[in-house]
Amino acid sequence: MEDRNAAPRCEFLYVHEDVVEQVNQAMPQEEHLFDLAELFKVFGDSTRIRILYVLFEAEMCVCDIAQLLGMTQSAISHQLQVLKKSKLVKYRREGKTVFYSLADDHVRAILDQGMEHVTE
Amino acid sequence: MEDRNAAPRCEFLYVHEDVVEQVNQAMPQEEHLFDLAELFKVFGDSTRIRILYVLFEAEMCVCDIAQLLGMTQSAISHQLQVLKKSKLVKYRREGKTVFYSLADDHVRAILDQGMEHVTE
DNA sequence: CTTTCATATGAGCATTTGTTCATATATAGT
DNA sequence: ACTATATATGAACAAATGCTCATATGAAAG
Repeated sequence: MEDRNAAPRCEFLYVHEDVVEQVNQAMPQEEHLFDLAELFKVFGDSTRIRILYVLFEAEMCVCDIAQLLGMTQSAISHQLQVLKKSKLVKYRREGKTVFYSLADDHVRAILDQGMEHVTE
Repeated sequence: MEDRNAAPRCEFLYVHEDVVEQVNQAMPQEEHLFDLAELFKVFGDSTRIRILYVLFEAEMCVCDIAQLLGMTQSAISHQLQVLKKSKLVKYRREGKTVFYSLADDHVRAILDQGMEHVTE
């Protein structure tokens, strides 16, 4: 048995050299692929999705979001921190209250694109 | 202390009745929100993202994908089942080999939209 | 029918994740 | 300074996730 890479080795590659080349060329930077996965990971939770849909309608404080979604203030706050870290929402303080809103239109575009796939 | 819902209660709602109404109207069905989160969950892993980017270039068998990505056949196969379950890829058997390819163009549209956000 | 090769799959395990609970911080009012 | 209210945050715990390893399935060739 000869030495081998981490990858298994089938009898032969079905893809030709030029396809391998093509894939390697088209492949985005490893870092971008990682970031992209991280981004989608944030969208991959229904609590966060629901928060974003609420914020589509209006800027809102933590407590109001919690009431609208029937969840605890703590749970919502934790998730808002996740959304904040990913730059999907921004906030504005007014006295004791903190108002959250969508960071930009990309958020909506991404969700719409996904929703199209889901509802078709 | 009076009885209360699952949700906490702040002194008063900042949002007005009509905003609550507006949010409830605009809110997609609970089921769709759940499905949407499930969909993004699938995109939320860099191995699956990389598989999809490889399949953008050409239909490919499990073993070739594994070699291209430097991962085991088992790991790739498991993830392909996840992608298959979500209808993001389809497959075609040819003898012992199984070729996978993208199920439709939505996949690309969703990834592109996300990539735009990441690379800007 | 047995062997071989490509793929699929179940169990096990370490890691990550989302929520709860308790508590800390920040701001305003008294 | 003390209290009350809105929000943030750390620890803990259960549930979900992604990989590995061993093994099963499926198809072609001998």
